[in-house]
Amino acid sequence: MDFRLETFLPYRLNQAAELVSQRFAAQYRARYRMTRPEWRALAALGSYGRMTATEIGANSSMHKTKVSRAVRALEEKRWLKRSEDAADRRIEHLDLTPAGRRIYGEMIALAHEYEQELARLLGADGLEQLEAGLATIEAALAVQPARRGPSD
Amino acid sequence: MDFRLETFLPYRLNQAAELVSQRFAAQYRARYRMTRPEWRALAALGSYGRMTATEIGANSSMHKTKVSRAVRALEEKRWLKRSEDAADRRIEHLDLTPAGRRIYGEMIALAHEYEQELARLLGADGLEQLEAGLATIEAALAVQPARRGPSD
DNA sequence: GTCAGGTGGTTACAGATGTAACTGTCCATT
DNA sequence: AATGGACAGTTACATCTGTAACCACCTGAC
Repeated sequence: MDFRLETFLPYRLNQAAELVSQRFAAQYRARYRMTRPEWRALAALGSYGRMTATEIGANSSMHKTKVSRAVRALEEKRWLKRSEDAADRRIEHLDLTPAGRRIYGEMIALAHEYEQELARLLGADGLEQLEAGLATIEAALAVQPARRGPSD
Repeated sequence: MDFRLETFLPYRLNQAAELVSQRFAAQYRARYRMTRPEWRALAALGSYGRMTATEIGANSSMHKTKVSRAVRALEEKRWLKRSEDAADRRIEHLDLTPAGRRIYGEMIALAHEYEQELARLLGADGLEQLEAGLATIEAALAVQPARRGPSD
């Protein structure tokens, strides 16, 4: 019976992620009334330019319904606009409006500041080691292609 | 404009936490129809014995409504029972039933296996470095005591 | 051409969550 | 004894989320 939740890696990772995210989220929630899915979609569009909803989902690991709702919210804020694809009418291309790009610029400035604060906290080595750990996890546990066996 | 969500620490931490948690959560969801708050409450009670709902919340960083609901769910599963405090009738003491302890035992076996799997994945050094990073984050960002100034 | 199956995206629904308000209880002050 | 916080725990409500079903459209096999 030597188990302690406080030392269980999944729990600790969640705690750390919560702590780190919440503090940043507090900024965009308060300043721009943005949710996390909206921030992620904005960030994706801001850094890559025109994308489709599916691409945003792939880039920021969001479920397609989350993307759909985030896109609508950003559209209502007039921070992005949709345009139809000439060749395939299922597809919508999404672009930030000038207002959206302005917010994006402000947000990445905040993001950089925050990253620097975290870097100071962790130290250069600490940050590097933490990121190495995260990379290992990502590589090892990332969504594996579906197993196909004789039975399906 | 050199910002990429994929390299933003809060995002990466969330991703890693999701990956690591989901895989473990899949087990208790499938085997025992347990939610994460229920698993956390079970784990707290299993490792510390009799606790109150407030103590569970403090130990496992859960909002009191989450604890309240998890406790009810575990009670309905007959894995815990409540008993009133003789001296203070606001308080409920919570104990696992024998059935609850059995499930707890099975769960910590799974937890240990999973920890070992993660340890193999990360290597002894990697694990240590990752945990050091998490500890720094916890220490630096943990809920600070409320600031008290002249104005409040 | 047509039709089956797949894809991009939305939505109805059910479950999970946090905020705020609530109940019941305790305790310190009077 | 009475009363005004403070605290343990629950609940109503609004919001967010994922699942599954759905629509519109595309494509390849025939």
